[in-house]
Amino acid sequence: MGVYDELRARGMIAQTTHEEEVKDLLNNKKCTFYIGFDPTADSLHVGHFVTVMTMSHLQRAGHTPIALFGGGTGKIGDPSGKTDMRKMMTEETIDYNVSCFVKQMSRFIDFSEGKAIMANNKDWLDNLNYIDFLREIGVHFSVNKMLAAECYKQRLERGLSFFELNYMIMQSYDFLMLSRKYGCTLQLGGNDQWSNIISGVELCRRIDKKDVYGLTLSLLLTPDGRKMGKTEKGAVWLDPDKTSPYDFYQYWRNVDDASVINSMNMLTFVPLEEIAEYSKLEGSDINRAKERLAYEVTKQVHGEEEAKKAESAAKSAFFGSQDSDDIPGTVLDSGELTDGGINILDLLVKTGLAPSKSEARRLVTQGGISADGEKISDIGFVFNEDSLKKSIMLKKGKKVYHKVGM
RNA sequence: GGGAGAUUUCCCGAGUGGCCAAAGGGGGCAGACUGUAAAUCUGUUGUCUUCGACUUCGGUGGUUCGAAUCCACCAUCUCCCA
Repeated sequence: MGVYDELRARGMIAQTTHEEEVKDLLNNKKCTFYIGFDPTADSLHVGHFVTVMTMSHLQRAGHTPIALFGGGTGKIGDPSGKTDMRKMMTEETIDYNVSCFVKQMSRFIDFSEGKAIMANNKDWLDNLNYIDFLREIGVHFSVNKMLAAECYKQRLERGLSFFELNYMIMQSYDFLMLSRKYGCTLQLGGNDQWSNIISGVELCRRIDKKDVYGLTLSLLLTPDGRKMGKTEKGAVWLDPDKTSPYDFYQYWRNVDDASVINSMNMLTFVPLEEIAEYSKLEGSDINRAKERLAYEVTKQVHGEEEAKKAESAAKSAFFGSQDSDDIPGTVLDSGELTDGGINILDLLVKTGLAPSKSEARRLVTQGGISADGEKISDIGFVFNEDSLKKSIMLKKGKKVYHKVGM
């Protein structure tokens, strides 16, 4: 099966500019393609992961990926699908974020021996001459057309600045530059990038008369249409310091039934035939698919060892001895005790299970806290030093475990 | 440049001098039911030394015994005219 067909079978392809040509290119030829990443934070998150997986699929099929980091475009911020303008970031922040992306990307894509390329669009965007740029590139853009783009709809109601309107032109120019520098013939991106991508394809075709193509990837959505990978606490990050492998594993272990197969298709290399088997599962058996999904995605992101640890930690927390070392925990020192012990409310705050003492009080009062399997309903409960030394397994609600020791 | 209006707790949105830590909804958290799922029902949702106190309604001052509510100035946004 060609790689295009595989991506299509996994439901990853949303739209293509030239279906037949792209199919032929990816299935039967070798090409250089690019995906852009704007450095909006100091780590990639789950939302980026579908595109990263696609790069990996294509690289395995012999194509050459270019990871383009938006050191230049990040200074503007993509208004597509947004309701408000992004906060402007300083140049230092952007450069720092780019360096974080670069580090993470190397885990997923093989950049050795020219098998993949990294680029930063600040290299050509930072020193543009305004007049020259307008004369060479600007003439090819129709404001009427841009304003009609679906991705600006919300912004036209609330206000779109000229500043941000230029984002699309910058991204189109990126494609032109990459096609000239590296012979890049295909741009990939999330489906929210469709407008920006077709505009880049058009620009290359107009100016250089080159046949280039665009392809967008399905966004990973929850059954009710929200982006996956967002929690109350924010995004699910790929950086282990921002989202621990255990929490990362738990996120996937807890996805809706309706999202399991889709996620497995888009985020893992589990073969299609196996996924087809999992899709036949019903009722509580679906948990087996979730375990596999969680394990595989964690393995992709954090490596096999971390995935195994997360898996066994989860199993022991939920079904067994509760003595795993890999459950998130806090180690206290004696200075944090008062009179040789610590109150349950203080402990909850200290471990981060509760953001404030009021919240901790509420949790205990409502019966949401237990320690070593015993429910604690007394807000005056004190853990003494001896029990802390043996380590205590706190449980908040049904599935948040936290180990405390000294 | 001129005129009209807006800014409320995580979000939407009520509140127009004391009964306001502030209605209602969404979201979150917890309890019940379950499969570490969904749906449903219940409770809860500013902080703290919790039968009480303290901080919050864009910002800064002012009027008042008392302000989210009135006044002045500033900031930001929306709309109408230029």
